[in-house]
Amino acid sequence: MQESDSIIDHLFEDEKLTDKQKKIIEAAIDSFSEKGYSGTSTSEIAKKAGVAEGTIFRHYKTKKDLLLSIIAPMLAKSIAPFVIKDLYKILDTKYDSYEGFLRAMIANRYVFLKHNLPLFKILIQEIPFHPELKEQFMEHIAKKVYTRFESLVVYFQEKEQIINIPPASVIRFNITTIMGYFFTRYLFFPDADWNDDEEIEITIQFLLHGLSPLAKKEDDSP
Amino acid sequence: MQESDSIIDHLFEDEKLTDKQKKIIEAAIDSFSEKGYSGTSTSEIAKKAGVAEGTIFRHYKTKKDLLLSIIAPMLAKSIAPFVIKDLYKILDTKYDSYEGFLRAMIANRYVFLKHNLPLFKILIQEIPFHPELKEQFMEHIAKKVYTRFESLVVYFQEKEQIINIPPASVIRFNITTIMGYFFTRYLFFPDADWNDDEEIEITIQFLLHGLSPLAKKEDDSP
Amino acid sequence: MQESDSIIDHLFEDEKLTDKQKKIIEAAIDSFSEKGYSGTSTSEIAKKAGVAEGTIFRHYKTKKDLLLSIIAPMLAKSIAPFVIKDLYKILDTKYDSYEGFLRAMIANRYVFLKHNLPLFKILIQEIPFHPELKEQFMEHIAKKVYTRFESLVVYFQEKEQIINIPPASVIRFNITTIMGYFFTRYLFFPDADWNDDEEIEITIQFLLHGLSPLAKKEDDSP
Amino acid sequence: MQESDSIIDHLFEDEKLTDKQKKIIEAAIDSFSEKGYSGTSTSEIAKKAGVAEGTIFRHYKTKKDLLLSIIAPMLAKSIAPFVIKDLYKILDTKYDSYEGFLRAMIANRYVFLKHNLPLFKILIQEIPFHPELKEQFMEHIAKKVYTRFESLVVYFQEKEQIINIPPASVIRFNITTIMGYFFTRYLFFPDADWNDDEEIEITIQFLLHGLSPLAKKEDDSP
DNA sequence: AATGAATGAGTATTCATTCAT
DNA sequence: GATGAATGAATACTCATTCAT
Repeated sequence: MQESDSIIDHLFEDEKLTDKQKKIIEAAIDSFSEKGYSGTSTSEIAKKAGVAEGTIFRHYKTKKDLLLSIIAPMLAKSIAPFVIKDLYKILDTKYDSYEGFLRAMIANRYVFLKHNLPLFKILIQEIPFHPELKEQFMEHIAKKVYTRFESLVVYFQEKEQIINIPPASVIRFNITTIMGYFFTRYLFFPDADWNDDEEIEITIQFLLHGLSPLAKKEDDSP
Repeated sequence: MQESDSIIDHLFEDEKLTDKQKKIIEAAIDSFSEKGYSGTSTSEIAKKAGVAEGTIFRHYKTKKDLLLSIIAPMLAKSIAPFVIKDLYKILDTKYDSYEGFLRAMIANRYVFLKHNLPLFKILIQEIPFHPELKEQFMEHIAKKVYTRFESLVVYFQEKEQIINIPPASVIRFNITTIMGYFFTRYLFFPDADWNDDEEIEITIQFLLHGLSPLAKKEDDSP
Repeated sequence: MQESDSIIDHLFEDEKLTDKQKKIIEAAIDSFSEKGYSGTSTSEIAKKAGVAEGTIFRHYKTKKDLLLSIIAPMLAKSIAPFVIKDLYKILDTKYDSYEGFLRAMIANRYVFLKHNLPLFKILIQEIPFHPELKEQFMEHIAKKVYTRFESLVVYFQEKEQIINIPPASVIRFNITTIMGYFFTRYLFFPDADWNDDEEIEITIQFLLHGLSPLAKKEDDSP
Repeated sequence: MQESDSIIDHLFEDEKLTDKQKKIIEAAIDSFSEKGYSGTSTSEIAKKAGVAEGTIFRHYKTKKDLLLSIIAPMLAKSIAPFVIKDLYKILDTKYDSYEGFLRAMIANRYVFLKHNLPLFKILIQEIPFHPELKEQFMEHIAKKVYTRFESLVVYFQEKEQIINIPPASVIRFNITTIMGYFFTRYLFFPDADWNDDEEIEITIQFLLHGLSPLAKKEDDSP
């Protein structure tokens, strides 16, 4: 929460926000992530932001508007690395091993999520209750990200670097394993002692072995 | 939701519930899982349950009481198989391979979660907003389940059936991979075409290879 | 409140009360006197009395019924000594001085009020809000008591024992002075150190001198 | 009640009240004095004041807040003449007889109470149910007023104008006699025919004779 | 742009009362 | 007679939103 400023400056860099607007968004992120959208009142946000109640509604027509205007840039930035050339770089030049790609992606998303934790919490907590959010999420993440990811998986499957199972399953294992670490690390046990480097290394090894084609062969031929 | 009756009959079998009380709980589960605790009004629950609003408060002092009295048995039943002899069976007789244990546990929990989906949704959605819930969850799941699971992991590590990494990480991989399937299957894409048997088989293979000590050896000795 | 039992046994001696009924009345007196009629809920009374909520309404059609059935005997007993022969005794034989009468009356009413303090509190607190109560009070106290009292005052005025001002004023001075002591003693400063005998003596002297015809004369003829 | 406006303007002159706020206070005084605090609903006050129910809670956080904010200035103004120099005037210059003081004080408080009757009713009716009120009352009235009054009584006792009994008793006689008149006059029998001047004169005479030191002597010497 | 008073529908909860057992 | 589940109207209070300033 102390990093709210930077989050906002980063996530909302394109939009011109007045001082009060920034404070409203900060306060909203803070409260939404802590008590949920329904559990947070606009008056509470106003008080925390140090503005009059009416001011919120001058900038955001409704409370829901405020929520969406907070989540939208988060969604956009989430998929950023997948829609721009970064991914091509991975494919074309930099990393010609699946391991290389994995390490690059984890490093990249790890930093992003770490810096947008409260926003991320809001996103995953509110998605179930707001169909528009779910739709946007599906369209952006599920479609755009998935498509890129799929071709990438097929590419490495053809190079026989990963096992030959449905790409959807491969993607699922990747995401649940990586996000699983992230949830465990930051949402469930944020206060435990964590050796991030080691843990990430173990996680990468687990993924690589789990998806290794050799492993599969061994299992098949007695 | 159509199975609410059976859920209730099953989860609340010990308690003597009046007819109206059952209806209240059904309605509450339905609404809470759909719109969240904060987003659900007691008047809505009353209407859906076909009772007067006052009736709710005759049985549950507060709205939060209602929530807790719904989740408590869910938590208890969640850990049931881990605290009773079932686990010993797994260790002692039935399954002397990690694969055997894995298959048994997935089958068991899969059925349970499938039958308590709405309740499960409520649990994971509300935990972040209710410290008491988190505490109960930690105490029941994290402590009791984790302890059993850990000794089990060590046991199979000693039998050299799984890789020699911190048991906590092994447990994490198991849970995130299995739950990851469950979330994807029932919460994110419940409408997709799923071949459960195949998907579970793939998932088990992924886990086994990811945790296999052979894989590790191969990796270590070129 | 500890004396509730005795109050009830005494005030409600004529009526046949079941055990539960007694407990209801005790609880009602306790709560009404402490929090007022409006501020007391029937469920609270039921709980305090250790009976089911419905039981109250089996004996008293409404909550107000309960209030009235509590105050009615109090009102009746309040005027008892004024409507029976007691007063004639005072006039005829026992006390042929106003002082004698005063001492007798104070002693008599002092004991009565002291033993019915909670009931008395209820009476004076609720009268302003219940026209029926006010009516009953007027009819019983104001009419019956006043009439007796007036003839008594006139009697002593004729005997030149008290000053010759409107009897209504004489009665007012008597009542406000005596009740004034009682309020100060039991309602305002019940925890102070009180020497009742001395205080009552001073009060009687004050009344006697204030109403003395000599005093008046002295004051008139220098 | 018809004078509510003037009461408010007078009692709340220091505070800046919006139009609606004034109406809320008027309505609250009206209802509280008529049906008691517990017996009055906020919706009733809102309706009577011609404002939305929410408006009440914008200005007063709770219903009790409204009550206290009504009574506080009443308490303050009640003791006003006792804490400022007025009293010294009485002692120093104007009145060097107890009778003079008595007449001045009665005249002064008579006007005040007459103009604040509903507020006064609320005060005495609600004090028994609200410990904070009792505390405030004790602190303001019982302490400040009493202290001034006591030194005054001692002063006149030394001048041998009033009888030599405990000052507390003298004060009690004064207050109960004067308030007794006020209660009888305005609360119990407001509809009777009252000759205020005459009645007050009789009351003053009663007090003076009752407290006269001569009377005492007569009584002492056979 | 910003305020904050005002709103009225809505909130969780309490109430006196009823009624089948 | 006694119970306690059930009621629905009422309660104190909150909410998102509007609007005149």
